Amino acid sequence: MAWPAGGTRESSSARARWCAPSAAATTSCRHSWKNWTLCSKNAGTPCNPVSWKCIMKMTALYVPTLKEAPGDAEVVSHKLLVRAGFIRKLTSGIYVYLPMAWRALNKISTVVREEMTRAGAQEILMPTVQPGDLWKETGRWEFYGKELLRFKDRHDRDYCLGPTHEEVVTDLVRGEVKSYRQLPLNLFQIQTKFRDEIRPRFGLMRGREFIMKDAYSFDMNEEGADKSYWAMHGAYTRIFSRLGLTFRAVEADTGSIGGNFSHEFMVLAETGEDTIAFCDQCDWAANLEKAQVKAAPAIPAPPDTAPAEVVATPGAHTVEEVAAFLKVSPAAIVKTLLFDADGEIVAALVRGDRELNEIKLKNHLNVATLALALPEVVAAVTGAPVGFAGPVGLKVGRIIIDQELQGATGCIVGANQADAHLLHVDLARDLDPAMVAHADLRMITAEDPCPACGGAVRLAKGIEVGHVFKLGLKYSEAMDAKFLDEQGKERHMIMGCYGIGVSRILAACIEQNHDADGITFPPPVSPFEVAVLSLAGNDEAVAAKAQELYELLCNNRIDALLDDRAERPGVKFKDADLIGIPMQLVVGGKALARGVVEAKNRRTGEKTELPVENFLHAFSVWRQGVMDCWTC
RNA sequence: CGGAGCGUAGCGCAGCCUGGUAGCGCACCUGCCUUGGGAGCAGGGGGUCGCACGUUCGAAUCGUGUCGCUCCGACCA
Repeated sequence: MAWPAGGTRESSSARARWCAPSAAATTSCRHSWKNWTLCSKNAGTPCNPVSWKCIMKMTALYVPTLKEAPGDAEVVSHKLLVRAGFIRKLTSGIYVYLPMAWRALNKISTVVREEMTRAGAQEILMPTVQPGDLWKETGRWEFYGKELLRFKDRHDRDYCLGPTHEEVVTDLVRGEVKSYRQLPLNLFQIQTKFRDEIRPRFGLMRGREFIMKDAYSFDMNEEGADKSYWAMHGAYTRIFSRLGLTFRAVEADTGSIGGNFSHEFMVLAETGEDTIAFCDQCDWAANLEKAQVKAAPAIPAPPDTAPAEVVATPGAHTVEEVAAFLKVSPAAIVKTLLFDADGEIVAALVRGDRELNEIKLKNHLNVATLALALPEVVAAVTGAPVGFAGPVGLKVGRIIIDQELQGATGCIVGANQADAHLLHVDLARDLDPAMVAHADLRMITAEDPCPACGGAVRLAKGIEVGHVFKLGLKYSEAMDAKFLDEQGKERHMIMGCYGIGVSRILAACIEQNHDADGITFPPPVSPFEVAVLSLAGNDEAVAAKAQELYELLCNNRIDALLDDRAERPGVKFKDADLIGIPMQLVVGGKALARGVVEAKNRRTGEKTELPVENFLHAFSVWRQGVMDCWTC
């Protein structure tokens, strides 16, 4: 733990706290964090160093801004976070949060806390280091994969760094909660998580160590669990709205967390790693990997009754090559993809111009692992090199066909021999019905109708910042978390889990709010509300006025930062724009001579003059205007 | 884990091919000057060239190994 400079560490017996200067002192002292004193007369009164009294000056703050971005930064948020002096990389996927970032993260956490509490959740803090035994109970010690960083202590016992806390929280609750009277219960924490990502990237967007808010609900019945779920869904909607983010809640796959119902909260941004599909007309929205495709009505095309026929297609491996060679549209071709599903080789068929959705196939097959079959396996089951697989005569046990191809005739498929395809294939006629199944297997496209209302589907990129899951009994059964109901009957608790990527929100917020000059923070996320730029030069009077206005703001609980550096104006303007504080007050000699200071809205670039006389009133009117530009 | 690339001053990079004891821009320090959009001049500090071994009279430069980082892919709340 680092302590502010300029004082000594308290002794454990003196119950004093670190304090900002008292109200009386604010007019005379230097207001730097270096001047905090050990305040013993406030013993017992918590004095938070990041409260409004925390006086912030650029000369004292550690904000190492850079003119150039580091070479390894790919996305804007990463570049700007480094350039604006918010973060520094320690090692791959692991970052130090400097004062600016930490302040912004605390602002985010505050909003998260308030809304979680409003929704009835209670804050706790669980350990980062977790015993392996708990993970063995749920089977995830084996199942979770290499993302789970495992290690041993000096006694050779298994431990891991927590990537999530279902095991710990369930262990906690099963030991204490015994009666339905103690339910429902919702516990949350804001804490550092570690996931040993295969390939960390994009700065804070996909780090290995990151800050996450995770909450876990325990209910006595389905009805209660649903209530808990939707309470969290509502809280999340409030949180992301308050933070000024443009987002959508989408239906999502449950992934390795398991369970049966889930929504993701996606911040809309070009650099998002996920694609979401949503409807123009209704409120349907889903992650692309989850978005179901509405079964289309049967196509009234005349059936092709010609027998299947082999045609030579030398060197044509891909759908495009075959289509070009045979002079047909890719839609006339049927793609045969071979997968290794928990060791069983299965074939999946989709139209040539479609993209298979592996998540759908995996869920349909209900298997733990699914991967494209290796070339040698393909050769073994087809008798041909990769590129010529077809369903007819294939040596596999199961063929899953996309619903769109049900009853299709006149298909072009691979012939299971090198450089050849089959024409006039009738999937119903030419395949053994015993091994065929139909399912929704393909990705939805912008041409498909909305599965809910039939409206138009739109696709967009998103960054996942929140995820709510209904877990059901998965963990409570595995770990035997039981309670006695009204009838005195033992039952397992019904759980839900709810995550928010706090540090990822900071990155996502910047992806969504930046311009050529730097970050344009929404006020609720910004490390400071107002930047006061003192363009004093050698003019003591200007410096004094800047200081005065700045103190006035601080004393009125407005989070202000004073740029009191002996820098030229240009440097201060550039840094202020880069850091992205939503409101800038420019205190300069010429304007001051006319009795005004300049106010700039960082987001719109709009400049206004505010009178120094009765400043606070003019400022609050202007401030409201800046706030309003974020709500429209 | 497969493919590719990069490690030279705090940051961004050149030098490497063709071996001869390290340089540029930004940042930093001192002085002068300047003060409304990353000023100018002068002077200055800072690098065992990722690490190890090898080749050589001599290695940032060539070879081998190793560690770290990045990108593409596979993977992933």
